[in-house]
Amino acid sequence: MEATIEKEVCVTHTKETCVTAVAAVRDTLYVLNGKWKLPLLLALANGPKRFKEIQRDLQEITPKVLSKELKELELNEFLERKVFATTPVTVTYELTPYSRSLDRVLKELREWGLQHRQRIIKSRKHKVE
Amino acid sequence: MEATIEKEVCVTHTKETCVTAVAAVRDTLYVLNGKWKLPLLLALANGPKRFKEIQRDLQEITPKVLSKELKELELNEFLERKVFATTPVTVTYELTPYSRSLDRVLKELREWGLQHRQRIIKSRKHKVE
DNA sequence: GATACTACTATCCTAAAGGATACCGGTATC
DNA sequence: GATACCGGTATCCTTTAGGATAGTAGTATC
Repeated sequence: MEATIEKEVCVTHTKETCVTAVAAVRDTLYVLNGKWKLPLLLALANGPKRFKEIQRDLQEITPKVLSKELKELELNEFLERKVFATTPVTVTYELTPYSRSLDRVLKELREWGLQHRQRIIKSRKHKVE
Repeated sequence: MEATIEKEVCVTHTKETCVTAVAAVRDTLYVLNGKWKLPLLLALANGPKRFKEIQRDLQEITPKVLSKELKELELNEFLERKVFATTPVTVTYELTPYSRSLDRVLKELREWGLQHRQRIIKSRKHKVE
């Protein structure tokens, strides 16, 4: 592994950059956090869906929680809520192009997670032997 | 932005790869999650420290929580606990080389977080106007 | 007129994370 | 002998995420 300039999250090691960096990392963790954020993003990956449709796809989610999670995702501009004046009204939720900016982050998270799981399984095995 | 093959976390869109991918992402989020994981990694970035030293650096952390967080970081192989038979005993906590594997992940998380904060601030402003 | 569907909201409850406070055994210092 | 430091543990409490359950307004369907 090459030597890098940064140590963990901080590019330079002044107090302010560290505080900012930690806050930034935490922001990202925060928008992805919770039991349903990832499943929700996935559920909408193939196109817009209605409230009940999502609820059926995710099966275990209650309407209260679904409503809350959708609002958070909307605030973060990951999805758009569209109301159609049909009778009765139709409401759809659709991922925004901006939601795709998460792809790189999610890729890193996925790869590290896969690698880590393998590593931990392996070292548990060695300790048992 | 170029078209990518993957949609969000899933490389291919079969049910299994998705479930695995979500689990992997969640694993990573999990090891970084909690109020003190990042500050702790940072506190140890400049070399090993003793229990009380860390507690002083992080100021607000209680010994119970610090103890628990250190154990979790140790289980994930991010740090090593070393006991020295001095009188009285000295215990140090030291980051492992493996902990540096987080650098890439943290870099992505930090950059996305910085960018996102700017974006959200900007769109709030536009809505007020 | 009764039932059912949509898109939710309201109320109550539980489990888990984390904090406050106190304490412990061992050692060193005054 | 009293006090203080180290590396924690034990007990209780609060806050928060999330679940269970019920209900709502509006419309359509039988």
